[in-house]
Amino acid sequence: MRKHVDEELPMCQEHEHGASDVAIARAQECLPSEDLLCELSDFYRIFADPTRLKILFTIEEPMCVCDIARVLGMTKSAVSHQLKVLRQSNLVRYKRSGKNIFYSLSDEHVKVIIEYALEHIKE
Amino acid sequence: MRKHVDEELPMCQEHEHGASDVAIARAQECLPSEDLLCELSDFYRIFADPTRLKILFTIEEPMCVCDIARVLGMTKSAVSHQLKVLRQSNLVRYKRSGKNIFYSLSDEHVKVIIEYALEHIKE
DNA sequence: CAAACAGTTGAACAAACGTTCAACTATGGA
DNA sequence: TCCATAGTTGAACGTTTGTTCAACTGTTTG
Repeated sequence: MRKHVDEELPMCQEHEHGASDVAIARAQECLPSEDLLCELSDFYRIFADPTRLKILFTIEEPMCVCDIARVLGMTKSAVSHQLKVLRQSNLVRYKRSGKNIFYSLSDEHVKVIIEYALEHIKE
Repeated sequence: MRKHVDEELPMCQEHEHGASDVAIARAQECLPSEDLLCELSDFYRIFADPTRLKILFTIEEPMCVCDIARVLGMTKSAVSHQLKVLRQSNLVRYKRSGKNIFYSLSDEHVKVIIEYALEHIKE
């Protein structure tokens, strides 16, 4: 069942019906772990919604939920639900001041990631 | 209805019930356009799935669909559906060679984006 | 041409997602 | 204390998403 394996063989060749079992196993080992890949996709998923992106751009200037909702033309509830997602991902800080709670970006890192992708899109 | 507006007032103050209409309007103008924000979130959404990430990592070495499916332990159909998404986003190239179609990353840019996020996660 | 294999596609299905609605907590002013 | 406002939360709802299945196209080989 197991075929002879040439060490330097490319993955897939015309004269075979696919790569050897050993080559496949080696490719599997090169993959990042399932856990890391899920963390990574979870991370990207946060930025995969226009509302959350709007919120992140809006709170470059710290702002309360009420005003974020006004800027975005959305209900406070909808905004709050998305802020919860951003909070759980440690992308935003918040600080109560009287009746208001002011949200802001948790660090500059977030800005950099967004700006970088903006550059990529504009090409 | 409209309040007096102090030019240098921060967004939201304790003695008011929120920012002025003018301040809100200004914040709205600072936001990237709806179209751009949707492009941006669409872009992130592509990376927001573990299967697509696995495919991208796997085809750092060009590989045919059959072998990608073996590496990931998935059906050719499932892989093909995700390859379609990656194709439509111009993230992958493909080239027929006999019965096989070899997929590879369309440019180095993609690698950079992924590696960058990997760094971010590991912190 | 027919058989075998590589790959794609559309419909169906379940799971995940984002918004709405209503009910709730919490703070400040009267 | 009572009321108004700020914000959060959970359930419900419709939409989107990823995988499966079956049918399909396309290429090579006999």
